[in-house]
Amino acid sequence: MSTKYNYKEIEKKWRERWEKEPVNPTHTDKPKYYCLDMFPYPSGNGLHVGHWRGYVLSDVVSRYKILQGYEILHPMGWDAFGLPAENYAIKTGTHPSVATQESIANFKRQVNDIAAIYDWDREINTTDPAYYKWTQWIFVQMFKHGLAYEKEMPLNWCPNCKCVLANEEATNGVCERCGSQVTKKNLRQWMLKITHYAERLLNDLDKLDWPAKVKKMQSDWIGKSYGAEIDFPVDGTDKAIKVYTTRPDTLYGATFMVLAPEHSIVKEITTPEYKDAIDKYVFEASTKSNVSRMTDKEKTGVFTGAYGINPLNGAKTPIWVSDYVLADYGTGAIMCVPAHDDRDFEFAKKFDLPIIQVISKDGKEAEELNEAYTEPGIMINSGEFNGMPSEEAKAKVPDYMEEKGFGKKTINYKLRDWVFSRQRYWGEPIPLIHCEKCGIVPVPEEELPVILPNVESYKPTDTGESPLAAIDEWVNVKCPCCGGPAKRETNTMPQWAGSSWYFLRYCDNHNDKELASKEALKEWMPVDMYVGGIEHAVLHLLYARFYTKFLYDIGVVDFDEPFKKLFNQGMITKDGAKMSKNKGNVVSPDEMVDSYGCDALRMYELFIGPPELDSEWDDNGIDGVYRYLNKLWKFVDEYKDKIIDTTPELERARHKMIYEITNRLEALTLNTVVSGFMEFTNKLIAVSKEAGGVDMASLESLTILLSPFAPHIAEEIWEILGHKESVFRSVWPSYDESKLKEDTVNIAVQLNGRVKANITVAADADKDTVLAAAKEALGNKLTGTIVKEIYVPGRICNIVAK
RNA sequence: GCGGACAUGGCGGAAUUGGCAGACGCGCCGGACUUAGAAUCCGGUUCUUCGGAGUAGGGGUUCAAGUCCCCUUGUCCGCACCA
Repeated sequence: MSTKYNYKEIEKKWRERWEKEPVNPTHTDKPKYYCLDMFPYPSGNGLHVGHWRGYVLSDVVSRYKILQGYEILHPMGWDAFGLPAENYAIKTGTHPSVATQESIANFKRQVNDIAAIYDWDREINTTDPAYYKWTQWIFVQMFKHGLAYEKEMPLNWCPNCKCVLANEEATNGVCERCGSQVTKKNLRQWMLKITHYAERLLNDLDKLDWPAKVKKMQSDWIGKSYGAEIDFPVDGTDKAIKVYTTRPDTLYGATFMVLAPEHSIVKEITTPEYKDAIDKYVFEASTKSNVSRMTDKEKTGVFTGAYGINPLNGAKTPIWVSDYVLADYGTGAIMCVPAHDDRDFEFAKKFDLPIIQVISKDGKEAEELNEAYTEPGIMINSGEFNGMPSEEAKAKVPDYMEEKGFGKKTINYKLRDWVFSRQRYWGEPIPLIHCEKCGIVPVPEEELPVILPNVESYKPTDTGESPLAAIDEWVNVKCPCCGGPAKRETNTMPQWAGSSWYFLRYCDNHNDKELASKEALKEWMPVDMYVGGIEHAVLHLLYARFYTKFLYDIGVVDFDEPFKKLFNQGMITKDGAKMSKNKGNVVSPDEMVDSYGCDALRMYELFIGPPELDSEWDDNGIDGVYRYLNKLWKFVDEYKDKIIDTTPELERARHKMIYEITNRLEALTLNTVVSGFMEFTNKLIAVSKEAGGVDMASLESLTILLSPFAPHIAEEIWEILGHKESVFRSVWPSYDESKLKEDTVNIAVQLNGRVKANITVAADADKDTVLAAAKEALGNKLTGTIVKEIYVPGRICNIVAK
């Protein structure tokens, strides 16, 4: 009597069973494995099949580790501060926390459909005061250690979000969140000294098992460069301008200088004759948006009327102002060597400035340079350095300068400090108090958390003030230091604050004495496997590393990198585009689960393509894995009563299957694991048919191997095979190398590199035997004299004849 | 502009890392079952003038190249005047 594969019944049954008997027993003395998903922002739109991909992947890894004898930490939580809930509040008046709670409930229901083994007792929510108490506590520690400071400067301002953005949030001159063009606004904001950690953030990348691409992006973002700072005295004054250059070897070729429009010395050195032109240019530069400053490649600039003196040869170099020099990199001033720098060359051509060649490929000066020569070469026109290779001069010139006292070697980074305050409502209040007498005082730790108060209007203002500034009774407090009248800081933290340390909280989420106990952190951290999208390559992942290093330095944690291994799953696209409600190309997992079952959807999410690449959703694709599960079910149903002793054939097939599946799983090529299941199940069915039955070991091994992927059907089959305990109480099967070998092997016979025949020989046949058989197989195709004979055991043999 | 990744049937993709290209699946074609359809099962499916040709195009290294090297083209990603 055969039964049909009823996924609805099976999945319901096992979901209930797992409720009662968790698959992952906790508080054991097993070795620990921490497998973490990037926690989601619980949006009102819910999940689509793209979200599933990473969650299924991490769940497969977690279940695999359980079968390997680990106790795992596989938690889920909510990164719930953020603009959508706030914008919704502005529109409807609903408090963001209400909308957030609803979204979380919906998300959680959908996440549960994945059947991942999340431990909901460890659930966290960044908007929960019990959680953000510690987000604020970390900030207070940073403040106390001088890593948080206030600064007024031109900042990235998103006119749509009406708040400032960190550098990392404004790449390409557009807002990372909403895509609006970012403008500059001069504002006083809270900064975090992430640059203090630049060197360690760069060096420690070496320790990490992360995709090369992400490491490269972080290292480029940090942007370390070696160079020199050189003082150019301003002619006729006692002032000097410090420039930064990575090419000190070209110092003799410096024919002019350029200052950033924002450079403070501009006003001081500009001569009366040029004052109007400079004022106008500086003003225009200040109103120019990031974008136009970036896209207007045509060089602009104005002469200040002043000259600098090249400290090496005393040459007079006119000082210009141009917006192609950035105020916040290096010293905001450069020496210009048009002969050897593309930008300087362009500027010199446009404003007819002299060009002096100081490096040449062959040691001879070119008649005329049509473009800058930026390669290394031989020094010319450079006094005592003439004839020296420029790479050598790069080191010698700074040495000489240091000796003479007008310059020194130095290092620069592109990384900027982190603009940390936001002028919005739905974020953690920055726990500081401004007192006229005592200055800025942190909220005492025992008074944390500073609860986000209710406001009448959530609307952001255009002034750069948070809506919290309007609540007098909240803003006005007593100074914790002197007891006098004081005001609260009204800015909130960026959304990244809560996610920069959440992985620590999962280890000990109910702790109200510290962010997590030392023991819990020691037990679980660092994260063994971190799964998430690539979009956080330089945002969250850099911030989290920074936080971890800081907490390490103050002794809160005893590791300085949070994530040992990182895996970036690709996107799932539909019609070639990322799924979104606007485009109307969202595929809902709810419907898929309903028509094919959770197991089939889990397997298809992996089968769809290499997990690290983007893959296009194919509505028919899931049919393939669904048919596979049906086939497997039918096979078990038919053969469960035809159990026989194992045969050499069955045994070899089983070991091969375990070997292949295990290796592919270790390599995380999960698409090939799924195809492997299909391949080996087909093989097993064929062999069983031949043998008139199947051995128990084969069925059991297959079931265990499959269980991380399709846990429900695996449990059901495991039970059918006579087991009382969950399949996850069993052990990942092992293979025996010696059992993998076939008795005979098929060898392709090539003549001059082309396959001409196939022979079957004993697996351990020696070269001569195989070659003799090969020649026989070639027969009269083999003519001429044999010049070479190659035999690769078990694969191929090639006879080269002339 | 600079840097990086990639390019394999109608489609998604395999290929033990230099060793029989196209595994596995989708789709399609044919057959069985059926009054019929759906579902299911079985067979076929790179092209071909049946000699061969073939992994974007061209060259090279090698007994042997999808895989290594050089050039070209195309697609995607990152950075955006960082001196």
